[in-house]
Amino acid sequence: MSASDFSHLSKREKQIMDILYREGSLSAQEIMEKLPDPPGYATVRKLLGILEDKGQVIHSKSGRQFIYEPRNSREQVKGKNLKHVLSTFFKGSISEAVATFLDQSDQQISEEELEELDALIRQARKKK
Amino acid sequence: MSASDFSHLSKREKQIMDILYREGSLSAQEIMEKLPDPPGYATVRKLLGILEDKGQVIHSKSGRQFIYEPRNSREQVKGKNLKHVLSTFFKGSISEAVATFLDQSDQQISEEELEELDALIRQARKKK
DNA sequence: TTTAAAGTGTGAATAATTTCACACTAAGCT
DNA sequence: AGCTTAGTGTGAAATTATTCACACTTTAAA
Repeated sequence: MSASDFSHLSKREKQIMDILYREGSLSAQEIMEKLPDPPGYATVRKLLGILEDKGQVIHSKSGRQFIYEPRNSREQVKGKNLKHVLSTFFKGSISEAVATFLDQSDQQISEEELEELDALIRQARKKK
Repeated sequence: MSASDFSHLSKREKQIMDILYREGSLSAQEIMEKLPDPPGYATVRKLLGILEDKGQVIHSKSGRQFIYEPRNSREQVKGKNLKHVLSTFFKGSISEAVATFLDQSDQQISEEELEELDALIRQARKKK
């Protein structure tokens, strides 16, 4: 069971890890505020202690408070998480996911994003 | 709390929903076999009953056994799940996700997929 | 129409998670 | 140094999730 496999984390633990991956590094106070149905402060800290024991998060000190962040960086785990969603909801196909994204974007996608996608495709073709 | 918000499901419940979304419809027996650290058959059925009570799954009869499937189709929930991963690990950017996919694909991406992506981009540009 | 086989449904025990009160500690102020 | 404030760490209670034994039901075959 690798450290970047989250399927064994509890509901709350998973919620906290998602917040940390989204935001980077946060204090217990900030994490608490972002949690759905926020529990008390002591609860959040207990959970962070558990996650630290499990090797999922680390902390550093900033003044008198602890700042938490994921032990495995977003860079290290993003691929695995993307693959999980692709295989669960898109038969593993990235183009189906892009189609859904374009379809459901409320506002238009930016020209920069399109440019970037275009460049990625050209590059992938060159590699073949 | 909408029916397609999974953040309130327990670990096992989430594992089962992922299997159902990946596979479509399955018997309790088949679900059990695909579960990590498979519990007993009675346990899987209990969980399916709970998920049914929560409105997450429905069943139909096939001979003497029940076939389960998600109440909200994959089509209905795939967008939300994609967005969740994009926002958690890719700053919401689809092109960053595509870049990661291309980067981490062990084998080369197929020409069909590239073709498809290309077509999607052209179409999105036309719409602008 | 009896019996066997293959299911389903549920109560209750166990295990895990979640919660927080409260004791403790370190930093900053006077 | 003493006091106050803002944090941290942990034990134990409460809640929730997980497990399965077992009673029940339906189907199909003899």
